[in-house]
Amino acid sequence: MSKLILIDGNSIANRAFYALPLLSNSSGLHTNAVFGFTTMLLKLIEEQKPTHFLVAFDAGKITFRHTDYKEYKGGRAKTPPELSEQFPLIKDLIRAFTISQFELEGYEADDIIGTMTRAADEQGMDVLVVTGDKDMLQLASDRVTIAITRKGISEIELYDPAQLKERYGLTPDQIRDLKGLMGDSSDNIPGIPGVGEKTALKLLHEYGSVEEVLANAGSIKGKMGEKIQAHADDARMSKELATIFRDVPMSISWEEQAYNGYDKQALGSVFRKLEFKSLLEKMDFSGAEETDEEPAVLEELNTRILTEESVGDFAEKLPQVLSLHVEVIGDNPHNAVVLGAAFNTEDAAYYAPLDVLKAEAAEPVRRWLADPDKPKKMCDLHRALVALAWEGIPLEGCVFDVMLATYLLDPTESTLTLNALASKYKLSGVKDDAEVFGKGAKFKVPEVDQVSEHLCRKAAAIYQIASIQEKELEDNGMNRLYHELELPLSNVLGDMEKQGIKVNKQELEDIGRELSERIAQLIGHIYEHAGGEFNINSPKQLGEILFDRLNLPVYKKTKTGPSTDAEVLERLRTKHEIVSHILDYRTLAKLQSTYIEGLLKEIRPSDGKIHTVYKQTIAATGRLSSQYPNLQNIPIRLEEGRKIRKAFVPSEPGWRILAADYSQIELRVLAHISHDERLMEAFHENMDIHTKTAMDVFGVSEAEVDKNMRRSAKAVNFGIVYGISDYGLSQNLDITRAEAAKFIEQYFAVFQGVRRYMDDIIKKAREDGYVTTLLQRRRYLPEIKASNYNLRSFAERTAMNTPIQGTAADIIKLAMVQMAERLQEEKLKSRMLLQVHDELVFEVPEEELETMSRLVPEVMENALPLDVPLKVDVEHGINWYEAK
DNA sequence: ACTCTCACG
DNA sequence: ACGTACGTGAGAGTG
Repeated sequence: MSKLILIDGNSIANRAFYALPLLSNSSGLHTNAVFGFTTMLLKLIEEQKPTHFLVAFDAGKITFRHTDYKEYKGGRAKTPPELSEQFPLIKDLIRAFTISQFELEGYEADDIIGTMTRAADEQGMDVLVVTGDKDMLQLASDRVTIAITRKGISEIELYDPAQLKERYGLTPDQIRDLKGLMGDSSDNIPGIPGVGEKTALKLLHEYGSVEEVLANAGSIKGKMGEKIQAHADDARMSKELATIFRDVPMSISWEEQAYNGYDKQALGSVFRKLEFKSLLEKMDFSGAEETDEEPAVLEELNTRILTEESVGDFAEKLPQVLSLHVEVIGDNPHNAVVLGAAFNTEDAAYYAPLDVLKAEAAEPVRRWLADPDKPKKMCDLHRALVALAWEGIPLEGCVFDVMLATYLLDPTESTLTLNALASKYKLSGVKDDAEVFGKGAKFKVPEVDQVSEHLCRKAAAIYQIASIQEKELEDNGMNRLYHELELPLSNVLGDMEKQGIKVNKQELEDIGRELSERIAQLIGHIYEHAGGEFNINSPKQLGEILFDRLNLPVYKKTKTGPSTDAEVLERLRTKHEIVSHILDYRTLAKLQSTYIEGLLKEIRPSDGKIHTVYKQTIAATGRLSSQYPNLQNIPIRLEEGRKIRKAFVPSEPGWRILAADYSQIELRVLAHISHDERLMEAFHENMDIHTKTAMDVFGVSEAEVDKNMRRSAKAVNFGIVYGISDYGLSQNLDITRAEAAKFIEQYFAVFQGVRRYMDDIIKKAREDGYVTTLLQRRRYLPEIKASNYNLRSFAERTAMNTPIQGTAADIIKLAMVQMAERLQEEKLKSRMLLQVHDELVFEVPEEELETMSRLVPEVMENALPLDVPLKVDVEHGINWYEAK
């Protein structure tokens, strides 16, 4: 017999919170509601033995009830922060119990439960609804029992229709009438003034329903009759409001709600985090702890070292490989050393040093590695991909990368090593790389048996970590983001990096020579004005010259002394002739050292190309980053620097560089997620967004927008994307804070949807503890509840910015995966080479220029359709500079 | 290893 | 009263 338990999460959390003293654990986290919730769940599981289980939560502050009655729940006190901070913990707890949970924007838990009970009733399931809210009694039926908490949560009172009749003399349906007459102060439902429970019951026993009471109001004597007549509409509306909506648009698959007991290990770790000591003792997690500390990885792992002789036989074991690890030594995978690969199977792990992997006898192993239909679980696919490619060993078919999964589960996690991961998941036995290899100058590869042991353990850990993370990703709703975006993208990035971009060495050297001459002249002038030689590159020495010797005013200080950054020097420009020379020197010295010398060092003599490394697991927002060298910050804003781009050329004669960039992608994303009317209109009509903003904020016509107004509007738009603050805007526009605040106020008065988004996202971050992008990428913001103003403000701006920047990142990543597919499908020779956050750079043969100029924008603009159009500008030329 | 500065989106 | 715009990487100087 199936038995479904449905819990009204918000109601039970509230009851628990007010019933128990305000407990907190050693890190100051309040835990009383979580504790109450836990005891409730344990009791239900033990006593009711449910086969199906679901906890429903309210979601979104506006429900359809507000559309009808905007004072709905108006009288309710705000949820205290001590309670709201516990909701994410409760959700974690439920996850550890492996109980399903559900919420839907715009609906309350009642409605979800009402919908579920109806479906369960039709299925012939027995249902127990657990809540503190008597409204829910209206759901009682032969199969549906309602459990109402009493005295907080320690006791429950069960109601089926018979008990309801016995205690109140009402049918379930009449509960709505009861509320209609007496109202409900906690939901701000008015009812009829002066009618309480007693009177309402008396009236219903006599007349049966609100409608009948109202129809007979004339025959009700005295003041009561008058009141009923005067508030007939209130009564009708109140009944309406008290009616639980039972048609929530949700698909119900009973499999999801099936309950097969809790995950003892996960529950134990949640209890430990919350410091529920009494429960830990009572429930005896020692068994679980033991498996925590003594995992399969440590239990004698059989390891074998493969040789040229034995690797042939190992080929038979390939179908049993559960996971593998490719060890790559060195930061930059393009000139790293592949040490070898470890293969983990159910009964043993095998290590193949690189030379064995490359031996003739290992041909079947290499075929397996290259086979997209042989699934592989790994750690840091991208690194292995690039390093193996240089060894001439293709790798395909990776279905799980624990490093990538760790990043998605928490993109701010900075220690992405298997050693750290293993201990995070309580798997001991994976040593730290530094322990095996040493670090820095002392780095040394030890004997092969030690290497084998270490790498085999890594491989074994990967399998176990992956099986936990698969579930975590699923729970976070990240399956598609992971399998259809990030994992395929790893392969695309690997291809781009291996391909590399051709750089004209001559061109860089020519620019470099010119720079050297000008720098030498500037140095001469600077020494002259300073009255002696010093190291201009040293902020300390420069400060001494400027502020001590030349007595210029100090406008800004750093931790260590007066600041000499460009902003300060700009303000000092008119005060002394030396300053503008220093500014010029800085600009040119930067170009020389970072871009001329820096890039020249990265050109590989073997192919004349630069191969950058895209990092997929660094940026907290979901963006990529680029290293060795960074090709995402090649100069463009100033003409002098922009010329560097002339050195980036196609790798084949007659080909062109084609660059396509999204126009205003972040503001378009903001328009989509905020649904702000004016912002959407601006993009639908393809207007210049900064001019349009100026028109709306200053209330002028297009012709009246002058340069300064547009500049201010542009700064406000940037501010909006970054998470606006009056201080930040005042700095940027060099105006007072009060003026900046006025600008922002004017902006929000017009772009009200944007204001609503900013308020809502901060609130959501506080409730959930994280924010998400359109594709469910997540970023946790624990500091959003900090009492320290700075920390909290920073978290709030991040909450505003991350969904915008992150969604833009989602979109271009999607476009890259789709673009790679299209290039392959349509057998184009063109190659994708670079990504610069909102721009993709290709090299294209002459005959494909027309096709690509059409295809690239088409794919980019439609990668993820939004409620506003995306716009892409595309250009091409003989080098990157000319593709503008 | 850390700080300052500056290049990009 | 507080004190910052969001996200990165690299080079040079200093400790």
